[in-house]
Amino acid sequence: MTIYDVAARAGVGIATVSRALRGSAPVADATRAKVLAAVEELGFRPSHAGTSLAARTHAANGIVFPDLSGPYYAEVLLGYEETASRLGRSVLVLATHGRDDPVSSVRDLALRVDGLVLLGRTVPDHVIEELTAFGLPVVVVARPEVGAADSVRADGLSAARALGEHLAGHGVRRVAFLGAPEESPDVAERWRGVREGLGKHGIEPTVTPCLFDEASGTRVAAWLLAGEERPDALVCANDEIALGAILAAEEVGLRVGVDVAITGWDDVMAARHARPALTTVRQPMRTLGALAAEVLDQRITGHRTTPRHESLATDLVVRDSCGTHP
Amino acid sequence: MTIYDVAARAGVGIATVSRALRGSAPVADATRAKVLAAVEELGFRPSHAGTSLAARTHAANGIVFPDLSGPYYAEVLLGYEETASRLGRSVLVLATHGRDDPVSSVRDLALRVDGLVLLGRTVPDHVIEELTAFGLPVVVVARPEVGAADSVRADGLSAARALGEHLAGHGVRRVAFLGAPEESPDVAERWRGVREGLGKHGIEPTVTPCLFDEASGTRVAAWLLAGEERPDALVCANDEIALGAILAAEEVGLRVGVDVAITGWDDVMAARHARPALTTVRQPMRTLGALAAEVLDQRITGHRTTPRHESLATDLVVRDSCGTHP
DNA sequence: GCGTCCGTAGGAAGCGCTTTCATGTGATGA
DNA sequence: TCATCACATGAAAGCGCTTCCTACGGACGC
Repeated sequence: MTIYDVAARAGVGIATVSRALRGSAPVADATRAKVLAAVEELGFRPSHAGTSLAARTHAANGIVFPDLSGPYYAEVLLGYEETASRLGRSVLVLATHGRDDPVSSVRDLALRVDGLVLLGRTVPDHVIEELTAFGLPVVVVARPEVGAADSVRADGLSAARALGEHLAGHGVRRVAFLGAPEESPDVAERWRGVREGLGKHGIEPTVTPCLFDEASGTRVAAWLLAGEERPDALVCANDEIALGAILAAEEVGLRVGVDVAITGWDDVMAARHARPALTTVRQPMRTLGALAAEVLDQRITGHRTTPRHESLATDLVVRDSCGTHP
Repeated sequence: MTIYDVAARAGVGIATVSRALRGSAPVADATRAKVLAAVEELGFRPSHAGTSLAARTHAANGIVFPDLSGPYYAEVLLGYEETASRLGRSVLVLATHGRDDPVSSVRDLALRVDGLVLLGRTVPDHVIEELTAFGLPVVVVARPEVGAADSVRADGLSAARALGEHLAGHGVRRVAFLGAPEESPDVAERWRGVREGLGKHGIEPTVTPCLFDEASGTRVAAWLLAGEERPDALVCANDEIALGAILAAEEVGLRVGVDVAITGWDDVMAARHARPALTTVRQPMRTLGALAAEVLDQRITGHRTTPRHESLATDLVVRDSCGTHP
């Protein structure tokens, strides 16, 4: 079932079929009708490979995740896919996590898409520069601007400041930040904001390195809470750490929200259902994905040639784990 | 940068370059070395469209989700992507949720992949039959067997029976099942198993229709718990409903696990962190995805031509929401 | 020493589409 | 009435690759 069959059936040339189908050049109404009728009868759908080869386009976008675990990424993907497909593009996903050669995988992916979205620290900067230099539109999400690539991120600074101030209002004195600010600019920003917010009230928080999963949260929190100078607030770099910390606090018999305040970041589903419910910061995940797709599309279609850098607001979500509210 | 450039550089014909690169026919060692050197120097990577057109293959798999929300699907996708890429295939995702014409989207997708995985009720049976009749390998996940398609699912029957018996052991008498068994065979299976498990102890549960989200869970549970014949156990078709039900119980001052038992299904992250922690059934999500990729691959490569139907075991995860354990 | 065969390599024909270029048609103006 | 032109259309040339078919040597057997 090729364009030749359709052409034969409609009694026209293949060029006319192509033109009638994609409207790239005027076709007489009667002819177009014949072509469309033939297409309908034969159930013709153009071969993607043929189109892609001749038109030098893929009608597909890629998106690269460090891993896909957790609700964070699923939401981003959902927003991305929805918008991309509305713009007529398929979506190819790639998770670099646990892959032996992420760079090569990304390069391969780059060959079959018209543009690429990269989340976080999936590949080194020089690879991104290589891709953009090659002419491939690239959007980075949750990662600092790099080269000619566009960028989309959630601005955590003001929410982090608000969180710091809010905690100060609860009367906390010894605040520990759990996470690794040096590993990610986003986390560094959170740390900075919290520090500023607390600083206004004369409180100087400390950083305790912690991996971004629940088990690490439990381990590090347990260690902190058993120490000499027990913190009265644990500000965690994400919700997983915070949920793990809540378990640790319960373990040693401390009341979360009373003896120790614990906060997270992301507002995953479990945050709302934890008891006490977790005070955290909500990120517009789905919007992040949708925006990335849009920004990318502008580049692909050539509607824009200068880099665009978007920053979305985040919201402090106050619940009970930071202390009781009247 | 095409195969012609490489051929010229290496001083051979393009056919030889192709053979050297894909090993489809013997090439003298010296020649192969020259070709590989040229490829290396020129940084040549074969055009995907060209390959795909000539070789009549896409080196890509599709996966179709009803939607991507929730940890369930993210995990499936993760397992799928990991295995598919290990098998040398890219992954195209499609979420039918909120789409005006899912069938057409799936048909489009079918044109650019070598095989397709369909999750749940994304498209009607006749579309699947059409696709398989067309010769496209299809695997359905969490959906009853259909036509010539392979299938992969989690077997919930024994876990559901175990759940029913466990609840009976807690001494519950009036059990309500929240969900819509008629809408999904998987849920029907859960209902059947629970009913059988309880039936052994002379308890006859009832079904209360409920959508599969948290808000519906809260609403339906609130209504049930305020009724005349207040149930002392709410068996929910998934964790979201159950988490919503916990909120409803708290709202009316009932102690979950004491005054009323509540159970879920899926073991999402929030289930573990809810208080009381949710008794639920764990599904091997990631394995489900990985298995689907494998089953699909066998068909694509032609290693198997008869349908394969896999069923994975699920585990009852007993926590506190069904009652206190010593 | 000559014919045969195998291993190797190149030419060329597609794969299904888009697009350029050339052509034919009827309508228009002089 | 004839040249001109806009419009519609078809033929054909790619797009970059795979693979069939053919051809060329050199090694082998007789």
